[in-house]
Formats: sequence, structure tokens, C-alpha cells
Amino acid sequence: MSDQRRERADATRNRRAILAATEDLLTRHRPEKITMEQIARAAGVGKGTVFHRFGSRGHLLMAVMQERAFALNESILSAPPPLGPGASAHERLYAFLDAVVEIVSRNKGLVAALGAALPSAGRSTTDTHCADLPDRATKSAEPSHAATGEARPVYDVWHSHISALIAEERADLDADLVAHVLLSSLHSDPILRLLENNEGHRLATALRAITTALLAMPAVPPSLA
Amino acid sequence: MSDQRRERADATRNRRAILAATEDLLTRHRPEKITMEQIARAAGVGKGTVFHRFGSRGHLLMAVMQERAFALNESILSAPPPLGPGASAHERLYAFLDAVVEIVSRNKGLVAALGAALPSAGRSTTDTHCADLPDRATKSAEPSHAATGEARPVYDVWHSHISALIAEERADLDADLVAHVLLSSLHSDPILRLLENNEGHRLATALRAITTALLAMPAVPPSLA
DNA sequence: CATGCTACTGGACTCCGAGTCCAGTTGTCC
DNA sequence: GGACAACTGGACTCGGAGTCCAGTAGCATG
Repeated sequence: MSDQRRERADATRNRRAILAATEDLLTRHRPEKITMEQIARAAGVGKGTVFHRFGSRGHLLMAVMQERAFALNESILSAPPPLGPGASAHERLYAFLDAVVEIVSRNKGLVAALGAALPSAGRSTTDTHCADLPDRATKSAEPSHAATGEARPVYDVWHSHISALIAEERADLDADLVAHVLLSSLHSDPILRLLENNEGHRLATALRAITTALLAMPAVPPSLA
Repeated sequence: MSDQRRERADATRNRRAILAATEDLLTRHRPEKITMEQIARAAGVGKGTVFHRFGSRGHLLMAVMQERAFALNESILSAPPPLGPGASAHERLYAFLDAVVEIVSRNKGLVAALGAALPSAGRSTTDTHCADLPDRATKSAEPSHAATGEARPVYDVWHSHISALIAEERADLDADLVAHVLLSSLHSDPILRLLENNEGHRLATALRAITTALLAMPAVPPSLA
């Protein structure tokens, strides 16, 4: 039985093909110039299939990103101490920031494209999807992907991780906001350009410096609203 | 005389009308839904005119942003001390960051749209403009706007200002990069959403905290590449 | 193995907006 | 007031995202 039938074999094959084709194209072309039609052709399927599986360009890109970030997101929860649980909050922070910079460096294009592809996430104005694509949104089906179906799963995971670690060490800071600031650098155009130039270490260093400074910060700014 | 003829009166009138119409629309609609045609209609001119004056959607948006930031950019150079020259670097930093948060809060939409509208600035792949629009790029013409014609004039001014101030206080930091990180928060989607919710003060506070921490930072990380 | 149910497929099609073109207009300079 | 060029505007092209639906083929069941 099972109220949810298993995904059909050809569907799985095609989904994989699409994801693979997208990744492949991403390595060879500017992401904003890759069209859905190209992806479909490269994957050997029709455009309709791509949209059927992923709903929109943005969602497809997100799926790819999610795949890329999968390993890291696992590591956070269960991995040897520097990254995984067990080390001190700031050691984990360092390790995680380094890992994130690393992952973004190897996906600049994708990250840039993602930034441009998602209209604004939680808008009311004719936010067509998620409403008329109930089946696709609820898909999941494959254990290997753990598709959460969230709005920005990758960002959210990263953000809450950083935020939690910061809060753990410094309850006096607005951890939530600081985490956003740290992560925002990864979407910044000038910085993405820097990464293209293999200067990722500069970013990593700067983020470390900021983190160190914050955690070591002497006084507690009580709240000067 | 003057190798550059004065801008024609009707041209000026129309340019102003277009700018005004854009600002107006921006206050009432999601920026990504505003089309060039709408702007033209609202300004009472033809679409061709809009493109003739501004070259592209991105450039138009940038022109508007430039106008909005004009006052602040002037203040940096010549204004009473907290903002203008005369105060200590970190006082100026605080003042400037506050001002920037303020200005971005009152222009979230525009900033978001700008982020999405500029493909990537300095790309080689068929970067058509700036090449086939020499006359428009060199326009300037009106003293009141001081149109520099740069790629991202506003961002660049802000960045180099912050960068210089940081460098002045802490030669050991990668001021350039840190400045990018600070500014990047202003383009971040989650943070823009926050600003929409009138939580700008949280951002301002967080940026202050980061700045304070950095400037007060004890050790000098010598360079752990 | 046959048979039905239905999810999946694919490519032609619609829709829409950015940017182009150019014939006509109108400021400006002399 | 005449010539010249810059400006104007709207019809047009181009191209990509997303839709549609008739056809196909997995999967379950007897």
C-alpha cells in the first residue's frame, strides 16, 4: 500500500540526468546564460520534464545547491570534532566558516545564479508556486537527497548553525543578525569576483578575524537602541 | 565652443521625468515587477527614450540609486565632523555605517532590484553595453547629478570610504575585504527582509558591534595563509 | 501474460519583457 | 530662418520562462 507510491524508475533516472546535466553545464558556462532548454537538451529530456520535476529555474538551482552542500550539512551534525559536535563553539565556528568558504569557492557561479534566480522567497504577490505544484513540492521520495522542500534549506541550515554557535559563546550579541552578516558576504558580487580570482583565503581570513574579534570582544554593548 | 554640446532642454526634462517616475513607481510596487514600459508610460515618454537616456534597466536603476545617495556621498567629503572629515576614524565609521543603514532602509526595494539587475559588471562575454553606447555612457551633462558613469559608483564610493577608515586604524587588517563584508550585508536578502520589518536598528547595532570588536581587537593575526 | 490506471514525458505554444530601429520632430547654433 | 544633429516614440525583434496536453510506458494486480 503506502499512501505515497514509489517514484517511477524513469522519473528517477531523468531527475538524476537533469541534476547531472545542470552541474555539468555549470562548470562550463556562466550560470545566468544557461537556459532551461539547454539543460533539458543536455539531459536528453524535454523541457516539460524539467519543469515537471523542479517547478522552476530557481528550484532546480536550489536542488543542485542542496546536493552540493549535502556533505557539509551532514558533517555539522555528525563528524569528528572540529566541524562536528564536540569541540568548543569557536573552534567549530572557525572550522565551519572555512568549510563554507571552501564550498562557496567551488560553486561561485551557482551561488551567484541562485541569488538572482529566487525572486524574494516569501512574497504574497502571485507567488504561484508551492500553491499549484503541491505534488512536486511534497516529492522527497528518494532517500539519498533528503529534499526538505524548504524555501532556502541550505542557507537556513548554515545560518542557524552559525547563529547557535555565536549565541552559545556570547549571549549578549544579536547572534541571529551577526550570522546573517557573516553569511551575506558569500553572496556579495565583489567578493564572488574575488573568489573567482582564487583569493578565497583572504575571505576566510577576514571572516576569522571578525569572528575572533567578536568572541573576544571586551565590553557588552548593553543595547543602545 | 565646448567640444560637448549642452544637453537639449527637452532631453533634460524627459530625463528628470523618467527618474521621477521611476522613484515614484518604486515606492508603490515591487521593483522586480516594474517594467521599462511602465516607467516610460508613467513618465509620459516612449520606451525608446528611456533606453536612449539610460541604456538599460540596470543603468536606470543605478542612476536612481546614485541620486538617492548623492547627499550622503557629499557629506563624506565635506560635512560637520562625525560624518565628514575631522573626527577620528572610528567615529566616522560609526556615523557612516549608521547613515548607510538608514539610506538602505529607505530604499530596500531599489537596492534589491539593483542587485538583481546588474548581470555581473565586469564580464567579458558579450558585455554589449559601454561598448556600443559610448555617447550615453559619457553623458554627465547636468551639473546637478555629477554622473560619474562608473560601473557601480555608489558601492565603490562607500567601499573605499569604509576601507580607508579601517585601514587608518588597523593596518594589520585586510581592510578592503572587511569593508566588502560589512557592505555585503546590505544586499543580503534575509537582511533586506528584516529592514522591511523596521528592524534597521538591529542591523546598525550589529555592524557597530562588529566594527568595535575589530578595531579593539587585541592581537594582530600575522598572516596564517 | 494481459490489462488498466496514472504518473511521467516532450516539444510545440503562449506570454511577456528587454532592448532595437528608424522615420519623424524639434531644439540650437550661426 | 535654415541646417544640422540630437532627441523622440512606438512598432518590432528576440529570446527565455513557464504551460499544455496528447502520447507513452512504468507498475500493480488478476
